[in-house]
Amino acid sequence: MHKQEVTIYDVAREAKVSMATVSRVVNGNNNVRKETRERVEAVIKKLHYQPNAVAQGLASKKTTTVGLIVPDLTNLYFAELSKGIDDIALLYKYNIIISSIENRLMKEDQVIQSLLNKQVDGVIYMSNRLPDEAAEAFNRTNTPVVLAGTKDSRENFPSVTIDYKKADTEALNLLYNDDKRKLAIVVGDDEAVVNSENRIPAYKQFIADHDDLDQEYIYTDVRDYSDGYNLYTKLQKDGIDGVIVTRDSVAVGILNSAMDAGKSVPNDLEIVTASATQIASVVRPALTTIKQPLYDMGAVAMRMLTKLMNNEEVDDTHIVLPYELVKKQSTLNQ
Amino acid sequence: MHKQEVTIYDVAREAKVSMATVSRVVNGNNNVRKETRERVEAVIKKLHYQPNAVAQGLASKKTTTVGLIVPDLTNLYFAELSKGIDDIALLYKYNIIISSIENRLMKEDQVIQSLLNKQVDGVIYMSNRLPDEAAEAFNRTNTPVVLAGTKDSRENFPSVTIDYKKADTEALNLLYNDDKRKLAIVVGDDEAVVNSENRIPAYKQFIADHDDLDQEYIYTDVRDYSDGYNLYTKLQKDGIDGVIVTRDSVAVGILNSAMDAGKSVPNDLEIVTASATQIASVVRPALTTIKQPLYDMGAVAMRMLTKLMNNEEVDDTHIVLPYELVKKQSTLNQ
DNA sequence: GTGAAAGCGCTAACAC
DNA sequence: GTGTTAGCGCTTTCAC
Repeated sequence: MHKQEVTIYDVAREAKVSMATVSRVVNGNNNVRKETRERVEAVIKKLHYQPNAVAQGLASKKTTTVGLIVPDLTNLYFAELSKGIDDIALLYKYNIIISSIENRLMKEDQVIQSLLNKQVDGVIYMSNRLPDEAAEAFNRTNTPVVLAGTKDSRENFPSVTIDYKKADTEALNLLYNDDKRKLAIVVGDDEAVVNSENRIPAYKQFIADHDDLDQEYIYTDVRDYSDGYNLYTKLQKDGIDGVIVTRDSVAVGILNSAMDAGKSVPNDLEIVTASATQIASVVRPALTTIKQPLYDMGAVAMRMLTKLMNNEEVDDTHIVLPYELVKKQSTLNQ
Repeated sequence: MHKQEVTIYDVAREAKVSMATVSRVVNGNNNVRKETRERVEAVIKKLHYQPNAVAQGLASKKTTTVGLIVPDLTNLYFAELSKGIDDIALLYKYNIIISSIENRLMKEDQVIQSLLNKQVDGVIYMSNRLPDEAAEAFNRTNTPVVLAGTKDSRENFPSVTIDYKKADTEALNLLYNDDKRKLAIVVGDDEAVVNSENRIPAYKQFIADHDDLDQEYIYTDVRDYSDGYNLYTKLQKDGIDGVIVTRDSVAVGILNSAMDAGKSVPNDLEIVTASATQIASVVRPALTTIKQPLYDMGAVAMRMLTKLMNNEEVDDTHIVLPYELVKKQSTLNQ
């Protein structure tokens, strides 16, 4: 913080009105005579008065700040969600406090508590798991929370997602129609609700539904580019010829590893990835993707949060946005 | 904001001490008898008391919050800088308010003013330009500012950078030694100080220093992947055989465009890019890069900011970190 | 070692 | 339409 030069009191004195009137002018309250308003505005300009948002926050119990909880800033998936959030936040004049939680310095619930202590008006939660302690902390304070691109198992919290089951099934169908019969799924965190209750069940169902697919190949804990790169050996050993990957960087790792091994993508191995961030489209062959509307998901989540913060009615608290299966060069697309 | 359940006053009453004593306990002040401290701590735990950071901020004039000003969250260059900042901020228990400014909804100085009104204790500025109005706003409030990965022309503000001139010269030398004689530089914003006063002058100097290089090829306003992709036609027409590119996504665009045109990188065209984000390393051929220590730059900038916010002495306010020229497949490296 | 009290800068009744 | 006043929840002198 710094020297507070000009306060509302200075403006009031200079404009020969009370603090209340200055406050009204600052907050656009109509109960001010035009003439008075203009006089106050002139003084504000003259004195370079800027309201102290901390004092406003304490007095009004609104900070016009929302918290963002995100695993990793450098993951484009979250960055693109965040961009959608940020734009809508700006539109509604909210600031954003961002907290990344994949850092082991502080436990997640401590990070959340610190955010809550700052009296944020609401939170957007993007991590793929929502621990019980986190849920409790949110409930204890009545701070509205919206999940963006993730779900909690009991659907207690509002969320903005896509239909992961449908998307994965469609992707698996694409592989199947290309005559691939050793289909695998590669996920990062198999305890994330999106995976454990959506993607993986959809995969299992697909295997069960097809007589000529008899074995499940589920690879978990594959989290980044090099994990993906290293996984390829195993995929090859298992004879996998078609794979859906939940993270773009992992998919690119598998792709590069296959290429480096002299294999052909898509002939030897078809790959579908599930985020459609920039990295998936600039590699060659470009990756076929389940294109999630990440920017929109963030924007819609933030818009919903603004309503919740204003105690407005929200008709649908579990919004499912459309995805698109974009066929590129990592699948045959017969 | 939300219902404030438990205040410092509740704790004081329950523990039969004054608010002052509770405050001392909360803030780790030693002037409390051990017995009293333990009693207060027990009550705090029992009541789930959490201090209201807004009230603390108003009373203490410190918010333990820093502002981050960044052009675009989805640009990995800024994301990696931010990650370094975030980790150090967490270490020193600062929260981060992030403001992206490439959005046209609000003018940059309005965004900055809104950040300043929130009484942030300091700011890290990452945009490649620092407009005068922004500089004035910072100076008016005495809020410390550190520039990360960017510079202002008068070096009025502390900064953490690399030696861009040296790096570019080294990169140009690499191209030159591979017998390339039509060397170009591609930048995004030619009015950014890093470009206008470092990279471009270094390039011009290099051309001037070599008799067999007679013409300057400076391409400006090339900002993203598709700009890069489209630029290639022009590079080809101009007969360029070696290029340094300041943005990774642009470099990848040029690369893919060249490959799609059936050209060979590095034989027909050598490319050096200047950020070394993930995107530069996963494309094939992998790009030779001026590897900037982005994470470290962010971390060092944040560390410096903590000192400035504590009015500690900072011996060197213009830190230059080492870069590394990493030779990959987009150059011949003879 | 502990408490009383002022005040941080603002909002929001309420009164006029 | 405008002013008065009582807080918001905390920190911080200053006494004792």
